[in-house]
Amino acid sequence: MHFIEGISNFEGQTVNLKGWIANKRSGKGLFFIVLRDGTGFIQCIVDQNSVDEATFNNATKIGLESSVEIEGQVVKDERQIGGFEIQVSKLNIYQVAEEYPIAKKEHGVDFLMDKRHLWLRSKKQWATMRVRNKVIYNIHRFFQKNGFMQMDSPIFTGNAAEGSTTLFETDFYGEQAYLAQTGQLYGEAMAMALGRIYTFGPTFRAEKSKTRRHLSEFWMIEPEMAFYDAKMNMDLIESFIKSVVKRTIEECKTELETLDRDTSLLQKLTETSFPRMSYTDAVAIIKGEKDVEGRNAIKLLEEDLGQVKQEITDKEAEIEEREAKINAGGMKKGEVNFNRNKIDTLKAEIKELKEKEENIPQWLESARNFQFGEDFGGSDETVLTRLFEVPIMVYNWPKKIKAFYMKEVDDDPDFVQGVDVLAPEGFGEIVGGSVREEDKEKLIAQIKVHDLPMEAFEWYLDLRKYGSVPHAGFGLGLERLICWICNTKHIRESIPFPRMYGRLFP
RNA sequence: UCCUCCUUAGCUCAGUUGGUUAGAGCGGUUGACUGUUAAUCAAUAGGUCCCUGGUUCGAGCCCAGGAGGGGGAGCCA
Repeated sequence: MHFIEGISNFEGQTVNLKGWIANKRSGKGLFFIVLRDGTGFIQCIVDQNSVDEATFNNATKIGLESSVEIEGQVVKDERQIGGFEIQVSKLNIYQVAEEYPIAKKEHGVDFLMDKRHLWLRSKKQWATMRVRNKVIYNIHRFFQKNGFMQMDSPIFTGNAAEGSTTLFETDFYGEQAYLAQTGQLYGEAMAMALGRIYTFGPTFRAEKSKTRRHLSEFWMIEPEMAFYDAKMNMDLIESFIKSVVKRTIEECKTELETLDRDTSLLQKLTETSFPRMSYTDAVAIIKGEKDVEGRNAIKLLEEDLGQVKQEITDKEAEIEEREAKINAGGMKKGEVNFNRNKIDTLKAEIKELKEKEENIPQWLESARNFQFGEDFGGSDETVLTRLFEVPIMVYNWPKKIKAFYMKEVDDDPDFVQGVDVLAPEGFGEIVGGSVREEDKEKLIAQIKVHDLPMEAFEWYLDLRKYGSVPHAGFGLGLERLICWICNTKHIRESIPFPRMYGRLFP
């Protein structure tokens, strides 16, 4: 048995492949079959003249996603994507699949989500899952190579760590328990035992968010480091993201090509320092009061709006032009179809642009009226990151909008040493981190201010009682990182079986 | 919880001012074609127009309520 990945090593030899029919076209006495085996895709030629009758009959019978065993010779062919194809000598059927529901055409989201178990076989989903695998591997690799210990935090938790509104409740032998929304507090305990650790596990949020960047169940990586300060924390985040992105784009060239991902900006960030700015400066930039290298966030967005409007006009004109051509007649059927498909694509693009056209004025409005001291909304992130091509780090946040465990800025107790990393290209927040408060009394005061149940934090306060040290850490959302690397618009495509508000099956 | 959009063939969508028998492409089936890249060409089958009620001589289209879904706000990774 051979695999499509690495088939180039077998040029001229006979190989045995097992897989599924991803596509099939026919000519007279000839079938073109695209076989997929999980490792890749390859075209296989069944020529009536060079196979036995049983094989040719089998080739006639099989439809999309039928499972087969193919024996044939590996032949170099520049026309093919992988550069090789298989001249089939034998084809055996495992099972003939009848009327596979996912056609070689575009489908709606709802339909595809209902068929998620099958959708995973499609090329782009396949590519995304392969990138996901590499991202996970490279995350472990980075930490393991740098002396971190992987530790698992519990999924059942007895008390709400940061307020209970966003937690899933469950029954734990008659006691009320919650599914963890973060493993951080446990991570801190483990850092005091092992120095530098990272958790890598599922996290649960019961927010009723129906947006393209939220899941109810997602995977989070949370490193925690004893004796780290704010700068060390930011340095680590930066080298971590650079390492994972660099290795992943190197190791997933085919997959990212399949996803039509332009990797030039990802390439660029691996050799550029991430801009770092305080919350105060970031607010000035969002409000248009401060320029970055001569560019103004508000003005830039206004220009974008003009451009969007122009694009809509252009695309509408193109649709009319194509429709006129079709209506004029005398066009071959293939050409008509081509034009109709183009029109469909254009319509979808216009829909998206119109959404943008509607949103930008709202974003501008909200950016201009931004109240200092508030948290960034999704649109504020977009306005800010529009000025940059690489991730940016925003540090020193207002104390009242951040979690109770964050440590104050030394000379300004209204601010805390938190840091958020915002990805470019509109992907928004992918990392949130901070230096943790190590002083027991200050921590107790903060628990009171946030109105949290003190008894739930007895064990946590012990960490500040027995050998408390400065320490810091951060949390990274795996799916958001994958979306950014793959340029995936909806987070539900970055995880095999997404769990989100309104979606529990399949 | 709020705002907004959508629901017509297996799938993606048209459907004019409310008017006779509901439209296309893809997919399926049958046939044609020796190199296709979502192949192409011909023929063919395929409908509870989301549900309930209302207005009307007449509703896919108008009105009310409901269900399901998309996008967004809040919240966040």
